[in-house]
Amino acid sequence: MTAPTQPSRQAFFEQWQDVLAPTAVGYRLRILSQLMGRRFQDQLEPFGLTPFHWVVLCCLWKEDGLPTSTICDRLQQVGGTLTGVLDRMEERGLVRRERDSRDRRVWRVYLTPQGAELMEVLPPRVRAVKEQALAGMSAPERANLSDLLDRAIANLS
Amino acid sequence: MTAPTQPSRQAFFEQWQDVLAPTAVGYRLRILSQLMGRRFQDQLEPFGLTPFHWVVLCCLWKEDGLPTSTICDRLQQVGGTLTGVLDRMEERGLVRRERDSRDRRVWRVYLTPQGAELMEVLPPRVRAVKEQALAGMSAPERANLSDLLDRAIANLS
DNA sequence: GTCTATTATTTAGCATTCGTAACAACTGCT
DNA sequence: AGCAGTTGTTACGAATGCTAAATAATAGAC
Repeated sequence: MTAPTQPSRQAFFEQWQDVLAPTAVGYRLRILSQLMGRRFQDQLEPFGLTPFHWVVLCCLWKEDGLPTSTICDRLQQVGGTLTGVLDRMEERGLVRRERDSRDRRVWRVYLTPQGAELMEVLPPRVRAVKEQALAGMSAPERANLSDLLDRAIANLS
Repeated sequence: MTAPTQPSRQAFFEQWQDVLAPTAVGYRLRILSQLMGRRFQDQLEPFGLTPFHWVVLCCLWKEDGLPTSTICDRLQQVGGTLTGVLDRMEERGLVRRERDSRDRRVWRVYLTPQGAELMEVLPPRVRAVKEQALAGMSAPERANLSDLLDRAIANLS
């Protein structure tokens, strides 16, 4: 009941602020992803790796010999995409694919010595990026962030 | 001093857990981005839009006639990338570019009526995705998440 | 045992994103 | 006018990311 002429635009924006404004979660998530991705890239690029390669390596360091489909699940990726990434990693000699002897439909992915070797140099670099991103956050705050991200992921899975 | 033979691998993993494990922040951020991106895509695809288009529209809804460079800053994008996106949006009749009369180097981007029209149908759809992602989180928790993301962005900017 | 349906993965093709480097247009200063 | 710096585009290459179709192998029904 204040300004009758041109209030609609402003009012509208406020009504949908939670999705329209630069403060919207999706918006920030996007920007943070972009920023972190670029930092990771800077760290990984000297080794000819992309962030995608990094997370695949993480999966395999934790548990070697995973089937392609499991990696897809863990990274929320579609098969076709992962095939391409694994191809490039295989070309670079970081992983090798081997048929499962029990169920010969599945291909298991193993780290090569060359891939395992990266474990010696990459983690410190990645931690540096992480530390920069989380600088100034207390341990409880970090735990909190992790928990909230986790719940969001669970909500969408 | 416990198991001398094969402890190194396990010990190593624990030492670098904060960056290697699926609980690592970068890892989760990546997955959540992926998941939300896909949901957004599902919502936007009927209109021939990508999430990228959406955030550009958000910028312009908030403040029409921004210079290209400002949009780049806000979205943490590089000029070359944005040009391509704006080209496609222009082709689809959502925006138009116009030279700034003062400084004729800068191109200002304006919403077309057709672009503004989308404001009527898109926000509810986007909110639905957001609500699904944040389901089960209280208002303080949401504020917390937003704040933490914001601080991380600031750390990397 | 053969047939059929299902599962795992790859292939092929397409659009988008993302970055770099070179270029053109324009400004403001001298 | 001439020059350095800024804005934006172009051109190129590589990587993501999806879909749909093809291939290979298994499992279950009969």
